[in-house]
Amino acid sequence: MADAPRVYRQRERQVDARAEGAPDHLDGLNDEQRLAATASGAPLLIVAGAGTGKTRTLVHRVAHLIETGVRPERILLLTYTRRAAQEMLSRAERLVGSASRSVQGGTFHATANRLLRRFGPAAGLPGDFTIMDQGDAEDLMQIARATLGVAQRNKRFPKKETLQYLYSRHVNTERSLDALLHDEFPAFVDWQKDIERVWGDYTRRKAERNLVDYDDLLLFWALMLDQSPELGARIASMHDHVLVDEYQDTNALQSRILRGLCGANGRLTVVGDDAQSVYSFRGATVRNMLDFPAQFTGARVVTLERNYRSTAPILDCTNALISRASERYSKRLWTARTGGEKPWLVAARDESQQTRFVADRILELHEEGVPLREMAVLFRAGYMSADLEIELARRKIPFDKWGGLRFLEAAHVKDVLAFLRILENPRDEVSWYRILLLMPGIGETTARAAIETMAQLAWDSGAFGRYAPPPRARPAHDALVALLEAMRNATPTDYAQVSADIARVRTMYDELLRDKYDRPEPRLADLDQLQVIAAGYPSRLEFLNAIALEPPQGTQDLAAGGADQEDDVLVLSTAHSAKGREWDVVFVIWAVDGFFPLARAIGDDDQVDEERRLMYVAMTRARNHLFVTYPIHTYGTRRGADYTMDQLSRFLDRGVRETMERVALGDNDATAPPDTSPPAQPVDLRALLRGRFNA
DNA sequence: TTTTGAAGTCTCTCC
DNA sequence: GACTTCAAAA
Repeated sequence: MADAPRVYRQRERQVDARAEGAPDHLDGLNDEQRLAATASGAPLLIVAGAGTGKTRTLVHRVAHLIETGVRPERILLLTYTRRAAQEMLSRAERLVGSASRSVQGGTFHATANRLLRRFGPAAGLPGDFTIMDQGDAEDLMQIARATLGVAQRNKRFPKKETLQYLYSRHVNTERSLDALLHDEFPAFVDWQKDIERVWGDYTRRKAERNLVDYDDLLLFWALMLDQSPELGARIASMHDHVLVDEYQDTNALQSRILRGLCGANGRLTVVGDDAQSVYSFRGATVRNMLDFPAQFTGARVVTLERNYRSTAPILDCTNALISRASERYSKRLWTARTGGEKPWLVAARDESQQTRFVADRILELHEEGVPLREMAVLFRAGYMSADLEIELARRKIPFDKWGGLRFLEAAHVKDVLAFLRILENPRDEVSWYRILLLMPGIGETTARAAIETMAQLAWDSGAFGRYAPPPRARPAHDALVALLEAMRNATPTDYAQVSADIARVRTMYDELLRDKYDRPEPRLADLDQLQVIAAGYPSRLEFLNAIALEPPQGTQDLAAGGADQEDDVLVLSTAHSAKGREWDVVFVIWAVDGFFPLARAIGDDDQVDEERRLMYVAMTRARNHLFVTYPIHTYGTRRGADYTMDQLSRFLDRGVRETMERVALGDNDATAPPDTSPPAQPVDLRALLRGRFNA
């Protein structure tokens, strides 16, 4: 408490030095924002429409709390990405100085990780656990599934992905397996008992192998809070204020954590927009927002409706789009930014014309002075930008693709990480299994036998060396033992140790890659990149944690090793990853039924609604120019087309189209119909081939 | 028991 | 068009 006033005075001096009539930090906020930033005491829900200065308000609230004497380290700021937390804290720093640096911030999962490392040992969870990502969890689920033999008995038993999905849903939504099966997988209701047995085995294996999955991070946090009065009280007492961003995308479990953390009438601030709820596949529910006043007694609700981001024509369009949704906290966004052109609705003949339009327009706007980094191309799913990426590369337009965790999900990257993980946690069965299967001469049976032996030897670090492999696996076994031995003996204090670890793994692994692929180069390049990233971390454990919890958002982040890049680079992004960002110019491509909304969502009203909100998120990212494009013909090149009649997205109905400028791209660059008349000088193709191969 | 090749499946969003 | 699963060969 003692240093808070000092912070305040420090800021005053800074401000005084800068200019006379220095603005109070609340200046520049409108009435609602100011109310939200300064409200005290009771739980607070800020309903903030797109572009209404949500981040700004939250930043000012943090600043206000600090200025009114709250110690920064006693403020917890939960955001959706690490990037969002960093951005907010650096903005807060500009308002109240460096004190804000000690505000605790991060994602729910990263915060859970911090707490578990610290308090886990007091709750029966060793502090050196390994975090599994979703793919690892699926692999372990597969091991459990195979071990129990349920898959053989039941021909149509859920696959590992489904088992993992159901488990995750069960944990995050707090709904029973029975209910989930009835709602989403009626075909599997009869297997409920077997699914529970697989889950049981999965849970046992995680405990034995010191593994923790994403869902456990949250679940353990919640359990510490409400199953252990003493521990719960200690954790809850660490913070005086908790602020949560993107509240519409939190789930039932996260809500329970917040109740445990703040109590029913605690100092909790949440910000969200029900119209932008797009993570129901992760168990998120707008119920958290709708029920907030009921769950937190005496809660105040402040609504922000003035949009500062977009021009009036863009806002008219997005307002029309979202008005079709069954929104619960109704709000009418308005703006003073009159003028500007209507959003374009661009009909292209096919994908390549759509691509050319986007690339052309980007170059034109760039010519006119819009930096590339102020433009973004958004789409429903990662693969939809493939054609555009090729074209951009051809035209030498630099871009940075966000979204999708492709890099870390790539098999070769996971393989290399598995080596680091078994060094960190010798009991990591998932990683052992993965590594063993890579080795020539070792298949499923041998891998299992080796793991079984190691388990019997209590996972001693030399246990693998004492396993006696069948003759055909001898060379591989020897090589692996030697490699692990060498890595264990490496001085752990080496600078760039993690990077060196990877280099050692590669002395063996690169060969395997070369054997497996005809073109190993791109994969080898990925591993080079992994080494560069790893060099930025002081230890294996921190590197592995960071990789699991804070995956780099785009390729640019990777290349820069986490540092900020000043390069002027265009952004390509999934609509999901674009959440919370804004650009001068935004292109939304593939506005076609079957693509946006995705075909698989069609037929389920709730899912279609979510797709609509997702398109709303995409379109509301635009400040000055918005282009929505759709190819008229998709030529069935993609499966989505099977379910569609190549129609414009259903979300752009008449009312919405009226707010847009319709543009049909001319056929001037269309290829002429093929000339089918026979050539004057026929050629004998077969003869040419015979000649070439002496056949 | 492992490897290989062929048939078959399903395509997303992310911590 | 990539990845998994299944069946047969080594």
